[in-house]
Amino acid sequence: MKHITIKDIAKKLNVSTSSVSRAFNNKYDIKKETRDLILSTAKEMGYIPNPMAKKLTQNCSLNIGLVVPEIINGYYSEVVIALQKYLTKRGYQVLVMQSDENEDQELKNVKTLINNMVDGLIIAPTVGNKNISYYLEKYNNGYPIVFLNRINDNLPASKVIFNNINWSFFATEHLILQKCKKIYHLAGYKDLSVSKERIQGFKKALKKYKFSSKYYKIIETGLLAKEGMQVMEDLILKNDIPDAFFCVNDMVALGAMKKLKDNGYKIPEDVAFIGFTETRIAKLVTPQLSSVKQPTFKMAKKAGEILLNKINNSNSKPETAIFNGELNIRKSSVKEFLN
Amino acid sequence: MKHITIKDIAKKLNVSTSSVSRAFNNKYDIKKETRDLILSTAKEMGYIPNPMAKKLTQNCSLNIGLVVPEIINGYYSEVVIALQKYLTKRGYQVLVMQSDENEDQELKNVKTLINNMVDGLIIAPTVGNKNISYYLEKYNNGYPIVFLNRINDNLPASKVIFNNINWSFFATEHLILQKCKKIYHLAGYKDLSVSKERIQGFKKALKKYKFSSKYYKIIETGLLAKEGMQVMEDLILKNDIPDAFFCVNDMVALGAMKKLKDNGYKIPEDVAFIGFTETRIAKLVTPQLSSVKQPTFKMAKKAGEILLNKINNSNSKPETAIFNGELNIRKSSVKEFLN
DNA sequence: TTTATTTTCGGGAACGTTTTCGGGAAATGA
DNA sequence: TCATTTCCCGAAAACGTTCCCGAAAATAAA
Repeated sequence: MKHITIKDIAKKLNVSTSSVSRAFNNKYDIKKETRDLILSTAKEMGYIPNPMAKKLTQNCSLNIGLVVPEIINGYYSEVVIALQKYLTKRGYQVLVMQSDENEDQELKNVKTLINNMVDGLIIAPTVGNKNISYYLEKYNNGYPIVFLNRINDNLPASKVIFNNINWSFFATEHLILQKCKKIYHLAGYKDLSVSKERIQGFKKALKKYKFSSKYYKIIETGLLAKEGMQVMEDLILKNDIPDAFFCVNDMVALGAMKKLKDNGYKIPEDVAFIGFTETRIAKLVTPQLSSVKQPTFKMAKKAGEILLNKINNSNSKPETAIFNGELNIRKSSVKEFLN
Repeated sequence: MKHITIKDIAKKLNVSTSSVSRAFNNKYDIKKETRDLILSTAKEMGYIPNPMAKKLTQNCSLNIGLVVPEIINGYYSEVVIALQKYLTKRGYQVLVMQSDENEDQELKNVKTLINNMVDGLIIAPTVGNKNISYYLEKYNNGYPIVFLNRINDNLPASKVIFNNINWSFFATEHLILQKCKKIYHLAGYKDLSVSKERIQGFKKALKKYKFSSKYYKIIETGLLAKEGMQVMEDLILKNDIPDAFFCVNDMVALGAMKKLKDNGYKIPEDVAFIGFTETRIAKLVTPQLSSVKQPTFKMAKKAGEILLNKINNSNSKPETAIFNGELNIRKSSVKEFLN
């Protein structure tokens, strides 16, 4: 049951360990016949290179740390999957840690990963910005880090982000074009960058169509379905229901819709809905939920790409990639053919 | 920017590297004062132990491989999170790989993980059993493996499973007690162990209440919402709609429900629904979906526990843990107070 | 004080690779 | 034939730890 090592092969073939090593790594400095011989006997002896030894000499862990707010969130599941796929194909392993939307946990995760000597980090920050300066210091010391999503546009580091402003503008404009006269925005957390940006886009659209402040509201909610429900309960009690909601994400939208439906409101007839960061569930509820779809896979892959670039070429420049999405209009937001 | 090593500390304090190592690991064989001295100067020098070197000498990777069908599936997200939490707390890192419900991919994943010398494996198998013999061979050679879910009860290996038979019996019985007279089961894959077991429980309940074969059907569907919709479309075309569906999981149930609702059926008035392996979404749809909740966190944790046991005590006996759940009755399956 | 025992510590091998260096054999050129 | 270059290959150091072994120091027992 003992593991076959490079030495065993060397002994068996009466060659040096260097040659065996070369057979596996270099294409030069070794005769083709000996190389083939070594490779074939290695195979038949069942040799598996010991990654720990390799990592020690090369002084790299071949591990990438990935820190996300919540894996159970469909969006971040996709991020995990995409990076998994991209990075394992290139010889890396991905260590995923989740912060539970908690800054302290996030910092702990990052430190754990750094202590484990990951070769690079991809961070999808949670709400709050307490840790950013710490990350930035690491980054400026040459530590390969790429930020993904939820990060300020002008952060001087490599990052991959979504064009929230534009697409929340489009989403809002869509509601306006459906002749919605009073639109509320359920807006996530006030100190979350994506929330801020989506608010900006929302306001931009309202401004274009000259909505007076009587005809819109921005309500801080959080990011969970539960929170969407709570806010909606409040509004129902106050009898303060507009004819459209634009929500920071699908979960909040679904929670809010559920509460409204249970109270006898008709969607979209009475109230139109549009979400953001489309989830799989959007198509399963009645009515189907309109939403902004993000190119999650592409974005995650891009983050991996930038990171590997940095790892292999330590003086590569900081890179920012901004992505666009698409507006998927479904029943929840379409009023026009009802008139 | 160079890393501080054990040697740097040794040189600075004029002690041997062995002493430094001892200071970090052993509690004995070193005087308390020297130990404290070493630890404090190590700290102030910013020493971080190199995990690669440690792993090489100890001949363990401190990595655990986790193979799941699909991370985006809420159930497996929870498994990932739970094991993450349990294992990182104990000094291990988790390498997650997903098989995309594909046996070949799964085998590839397992082999990748073994080549990376993970110290143990937790496998939640995908549908099909082509690979089981391979895993079993590894297992019998002493490789620490724990199977989680979707695995045959009588597999001679360590495993953590859910009592599918009993709980699908309860779910079915609940429908019967709601006076449903004709019940169809949307049953996942025919060669998936959980499907088989849930079918067993379904039949057991029908038998107890003396349903003749005219009054039930078992339909193979798959595990996705899309597939639930397709099957339902078929049934609608054939005008073959019973007054209740028991579904292999929530996603299939949601897909099926959606299709029915879109075709004017009322739930639960016309057709009652109950799912399985409760998801977060169950509460967000209208009507809320009844389902069987599994103790996912506990089960995953148990799997981790058994695995670590095996790793630390290689002649520990195979262990099987069977878990029970709870039946969460919601509107989708409650007919009685409607009469 | 001497001997026996325990405690503490250093030297050095070991883990399984990669990599540098240098040397011998083969090939090339004159 | 000899010098030069190219091609292969082996020896050995290195990566940063752990751990075994034996010696020195401290303590206890005689």
